[in-house]
Amino acid sequence: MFDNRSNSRNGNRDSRRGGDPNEDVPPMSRLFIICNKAHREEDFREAFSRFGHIEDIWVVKDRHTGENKGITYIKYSKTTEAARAQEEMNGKTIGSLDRTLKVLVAANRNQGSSKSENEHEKYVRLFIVCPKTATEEDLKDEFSQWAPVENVTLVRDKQSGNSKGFAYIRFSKFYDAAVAFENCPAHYKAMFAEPKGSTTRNRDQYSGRDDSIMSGRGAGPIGSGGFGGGNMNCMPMGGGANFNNGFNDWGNNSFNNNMSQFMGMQNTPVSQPTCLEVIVSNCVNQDQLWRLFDIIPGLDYCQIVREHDPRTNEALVVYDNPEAAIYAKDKLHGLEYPIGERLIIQVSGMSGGNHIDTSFIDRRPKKDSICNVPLPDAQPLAPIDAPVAQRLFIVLTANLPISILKNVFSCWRGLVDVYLLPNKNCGYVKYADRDSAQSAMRVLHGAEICGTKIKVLKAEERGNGEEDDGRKRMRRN
DNA sequence: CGACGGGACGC
DNA sequence: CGACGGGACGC
Repeated sequence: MFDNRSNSRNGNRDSRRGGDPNEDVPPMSRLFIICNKAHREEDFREAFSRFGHIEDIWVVKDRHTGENKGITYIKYSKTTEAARAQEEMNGKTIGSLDRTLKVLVAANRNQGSSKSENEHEKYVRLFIVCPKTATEEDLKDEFSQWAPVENVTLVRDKQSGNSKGFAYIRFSKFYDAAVAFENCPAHYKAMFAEPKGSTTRNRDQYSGRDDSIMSGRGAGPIGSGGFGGGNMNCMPMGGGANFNNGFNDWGNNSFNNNMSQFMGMQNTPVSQPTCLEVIVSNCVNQDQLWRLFDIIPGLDYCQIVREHDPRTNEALVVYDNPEAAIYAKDKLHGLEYPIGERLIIQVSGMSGGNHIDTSFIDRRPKKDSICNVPLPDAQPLAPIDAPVAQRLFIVLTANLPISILKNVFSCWRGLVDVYLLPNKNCGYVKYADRDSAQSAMRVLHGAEICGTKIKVLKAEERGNGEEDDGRKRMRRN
């Protein structure tokens, strides 16, 4: 009998690590009610259940005295239910008490009281992404099939006046916005827009292009779906909780002494990211593995990419220079981590002839450790908004960090962007220079990058589903 | 076979 | 008199 709370609307959050427990799901589904101290939970249940499924009613009481504070929260399963209740019950009285209720949408738990004048403004606008070709009229038409639209405002580039591919859809009522929010296709990524002047927007900071296309530094371990919650019971090292401390101790002995010698060599001009393939017990999660390899400076990525056998995983570890990668391999290969579970580490692409050599400088792998075919030197990138002359479609046989891909494709000049589609092993590469794109395609198609095969094809033109399917849609009034 | 991201409003 | 508890993962 539970409502499905994991509809497509929550897809974004689910795929991220640590969805904020303070956020109401779905958004705007919890009401904040200012009422009379004499109102009891039963009064609210009686008056509010007709609007939908109530998940929780909380009559706030003083922590110490237990006195009713005249505040109640009601959590509905759906935004539209909360919207109906808000519109219907605001200003009404319930039970035999004459105090009128003030019914507002509850702010998320972490942002405290807002008490803003323009409450209404928070309920009636959706912010969406849309094709850059869509006009205000198109969107008004489209969204009118779910609820009456007041107006649509495209976000436009200041100079060119072109659409930036975002829009605000304004409705006259919370309920209308809620209906559209729940019913519009997922590709609009609709969310309730923050009122214009508000600074409380706490979206992920979007920075267009990475600080550097070459670097994944700071990206941190990516949620490893399935490995994140790994328990430490199989870690006999200092008893679970001391897992990391155990390694710090280890690091403090001989490791750091050698490290200083290693650090002195870091000024070498060679700075190609270098990839290690690691076989690691599946009782080690990605975060633990990250911390281990992060002991050696220069770690860019550490990602569990696939199961190797039932007891082990294969991980990809990338340093921003070959020396660090070789050093990591020399120091950590064969290490029991945890005890009884040896790490197996090889430099990617060197599986053929990796004889141990005392001088790791001499077997510096350069680029062929990332890619099994020779790559040209890194080339200048095109500006992120440069016109795209050629788009490539890439298919991978497994996950690869995007920084690795960017690094590889930036070996041809005029790279504009590389991205992978969410939850898929394919994506697009954009070049401002057609010859570069074609050369990249010739060299890389069928190659292996960090042990992962890649196909590189010319991209088909974008699907044209956006403009002309409007006329097929049923309108409802 | 393997196909389309993104995110904020001129004052 | 307008802002945040309780309970607890689970086949």
